[in-house]
Amino acid sequence: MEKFINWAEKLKAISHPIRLYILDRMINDNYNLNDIMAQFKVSQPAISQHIAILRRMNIIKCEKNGIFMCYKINDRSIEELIKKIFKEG
Amino acid sequence: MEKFINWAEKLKAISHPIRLYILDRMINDNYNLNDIMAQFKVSQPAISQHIAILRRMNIIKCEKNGIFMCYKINDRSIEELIKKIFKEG
DNA sequence: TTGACATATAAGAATATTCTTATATACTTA
DNA sequence: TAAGTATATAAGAATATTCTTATATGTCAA
Repeated sequence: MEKFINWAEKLKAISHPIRLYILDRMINDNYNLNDIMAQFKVSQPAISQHIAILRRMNIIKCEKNGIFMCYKINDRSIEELIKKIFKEG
Repeated sequence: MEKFINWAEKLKAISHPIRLYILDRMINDNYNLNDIMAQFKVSQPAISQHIAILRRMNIIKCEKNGIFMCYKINDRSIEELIKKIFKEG
């Protein structure tokens, strides 16, 4: 039963257009805040809150690099899942 | 952008322990209402509402068979996804 | 045709999600 | 040190989700 609860939590954490987009960009080493704000017409805090959701679930890890944050996928199964569903343009 | 919106909707539709369990059971031709009610300690209408969510998204299709309903997965990519995350165990 | 069973729908309460604006924090450079 | 940039957090409003109980619908059998 645990496995259904855990997977539901993980899947819920990625089940938002902005978070899927963020993950796709991160996997392709192409994450860009301004791009996302423009694509989805939302504020900087909105994006930051989406990032926080992914971080809280350990789906991504974050590292400060001077002024910038460096985000990386930290969950192999989610990375595979995203790659699979968005493979090929 | 559409693809992120569409996938987010689909993933959200399955992102609940009960719905994941239902899908797993259906894939294994092992769906049983009373089992699910017992496992998750929820009412019959609660299960019916979860089924309705999956049906509305065309993730499953339903057919009446006398007194009983017959539910089947109707979305190849979701079927693969569920099989993959719950394979073995 | 009445009763019993399987399932669906409706209404409504409790809670969760997702934004916004305002503000805080951390680093860098003038 | 003060100002500027990048990002995070907080508070709160609007909306969505997920249950419950009550009730409706459809099928069968006595």
